[in-house]
Amino acid sequence: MAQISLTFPDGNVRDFAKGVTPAEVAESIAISLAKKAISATVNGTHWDLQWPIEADATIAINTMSDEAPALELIRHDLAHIMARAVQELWPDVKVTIGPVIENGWYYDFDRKEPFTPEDLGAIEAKMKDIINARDPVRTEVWSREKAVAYYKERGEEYKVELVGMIPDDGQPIRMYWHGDWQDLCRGPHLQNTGQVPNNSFKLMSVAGAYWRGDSDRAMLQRIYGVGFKDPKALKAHLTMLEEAAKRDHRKLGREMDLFHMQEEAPGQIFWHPNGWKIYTTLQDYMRRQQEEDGYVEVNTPQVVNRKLWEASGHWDNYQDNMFIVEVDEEHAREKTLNALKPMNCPCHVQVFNQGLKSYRDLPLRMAEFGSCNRYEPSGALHGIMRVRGFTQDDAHIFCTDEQVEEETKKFVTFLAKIYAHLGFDQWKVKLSTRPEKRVGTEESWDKAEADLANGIRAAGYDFEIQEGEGAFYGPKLEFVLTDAIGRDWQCGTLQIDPNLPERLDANYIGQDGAKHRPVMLHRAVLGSFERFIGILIESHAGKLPFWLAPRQVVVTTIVSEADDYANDVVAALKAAGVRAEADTRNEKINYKVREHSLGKVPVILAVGAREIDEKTVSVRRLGEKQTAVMSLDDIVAELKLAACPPDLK
RNA sequence: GCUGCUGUAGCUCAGAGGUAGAGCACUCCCUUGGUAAGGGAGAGGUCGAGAGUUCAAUUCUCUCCAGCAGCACCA
Repeated sequence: MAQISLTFPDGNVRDFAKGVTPAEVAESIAISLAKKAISATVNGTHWDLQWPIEADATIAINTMSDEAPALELIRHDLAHIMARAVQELWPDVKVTIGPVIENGWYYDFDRKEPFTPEDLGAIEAKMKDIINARDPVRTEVWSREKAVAYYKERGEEYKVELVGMIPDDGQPIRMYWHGDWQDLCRGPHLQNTGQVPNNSFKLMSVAGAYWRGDSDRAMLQRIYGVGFKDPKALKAHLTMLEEAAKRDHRKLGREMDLFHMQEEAPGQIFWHPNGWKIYTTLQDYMRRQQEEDGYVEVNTPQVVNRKLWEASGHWDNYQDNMFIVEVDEEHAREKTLNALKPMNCPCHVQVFNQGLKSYRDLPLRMAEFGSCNRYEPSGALHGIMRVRGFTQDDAHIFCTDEQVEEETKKFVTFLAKIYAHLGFDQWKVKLSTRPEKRVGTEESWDKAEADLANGIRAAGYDFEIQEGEGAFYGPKLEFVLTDAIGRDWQCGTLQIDPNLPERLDANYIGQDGAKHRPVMLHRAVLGSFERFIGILIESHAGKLPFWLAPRQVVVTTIVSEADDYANDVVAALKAAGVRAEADTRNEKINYKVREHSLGKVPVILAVGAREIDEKTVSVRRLGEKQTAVMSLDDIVAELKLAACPPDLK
């Protein structure tokens, strides 16, 4: 019989019969290992214990203490167990696909009636029965024809389609049995359903999802679940979800009195004084930064005739997502159609096109806090993060081909400084390269992609590549920052666009005296103020850095005799540039401290008879229990510095 | 936009085929209290909008609007 050599993690090499399974390998090492084994890693691939190994390979036997394979198997088996439970409860339900995702899995079903929360409870109970039955998991390799015939007979048309989509490149079509129930699956799986912990998973929600992610195809019902190795990990996950919910900017926005939204203006924000203070503080900061970095600021119209949008190409491509404004002008034969601007670039080209530009004017960095409106699909709206009216920290850099790399470097450096100022020290760059459908020559794409890559490197950063994700006219950079609880947000962007200058006929006079086409770089650091403020709120759980906090200090009185002194303290703080207010209400100090703590005011000062006598204040910082007594002069000096934006320190 | 769920006082929520309730917030009074809710009184609602069924609809049905979760979308 043919032999193969298997290399173990410790470097040992042993010979086995060709076609040996990892289960047999484990058994040959120790019965105890065979009992604990859940899967193997063969040549770096996650491998079922039942799959034969046909050639020399490296092998490692996995047990439940191997975190990554264990969780993958548990979640994958839970997906199958859930599908089986659903079909046992409702035999007419059709199964589709059920992959492992972060923290759990989902499975999509085709069923006429919606699943209710009570159904989820029933499914969960049935899943526990299946686990407790410890059904053996068995796998077989089937021919394509057999699999198709099997599913056709059962009316599982989604599975028929899935079998048809498996590429015919020799990879086996596998069937897995959990007891009597069977599913098409590439595996691997655990060896019996009882290996799945029966107390460490939870079905979370049910929602619609399109078959194959295509909005033109059937709407299925997706059930989400989370699964872990032990109840403690499940509990920790659920606690984390509660923590994330507490940070929800919609909830904090109300509690901190930052903004509200209402039916009459869906997807648009009514900023309250507190929220607007954050907004303007951030905008003032960005304006200073841009001026320092060589930008000029402009402002362009909100309502623009369709002619410009036709010229820019937006009318054809995005009309459904634009707010159209019909103007019925007096004496006009026809009504004119206009659109609220969904972006600023066409208008910026209009500014550029005024007067003749020389190569000496380039690079021209044109910035606008551009207020845009887009008719986003109703289902896309989310608090202040995804809205129909927003303001970008937008700018377009008009430059020559030769200047692209240097401008890229300059921008990355600029963005890095701003993210650092705003407290985001963890972020990454993604380079999206040429898509299948594109315009321009291969040489121009080669150069554009190289310019971006070199620009990032020159700024001292590394990047990931997103193959084929660029715009049809040029490659782009995406800047993704990580917030305080580890969530990623794409905020900044830099896109090379030779297309729009062409369409809108922008040009400059070169050194040779002839007309040339500039390149346009679209770029933003924050993305939109609305969304970025949402991210700031959630990342900080409402406890914004002092300089951005809308209410920085409240001076509370303990007795009404201290009212005058409190007002003096407020005046001193205001004179030092600190946002301060007095709370002289007829309430107890406990009450005031609680209220302002919930309002996320970073510093609460309390004053009573002692403080008046000593010209001091009692200082309580947000999140701290203990208080400290400080002289008025000291606290004013300290907070004056804290209130100073990071670029002015 | 699609699937499902939701819409009752400023907020969080209860309620029932006979036109409404709690807690907090708000106003006033008492209380001057030393670091996360002192006490009392009062005011506050076209029950998301429209139509239908009914003697009677906030409650049942339909349509619309908005919100939530997910999907799709995000120039």
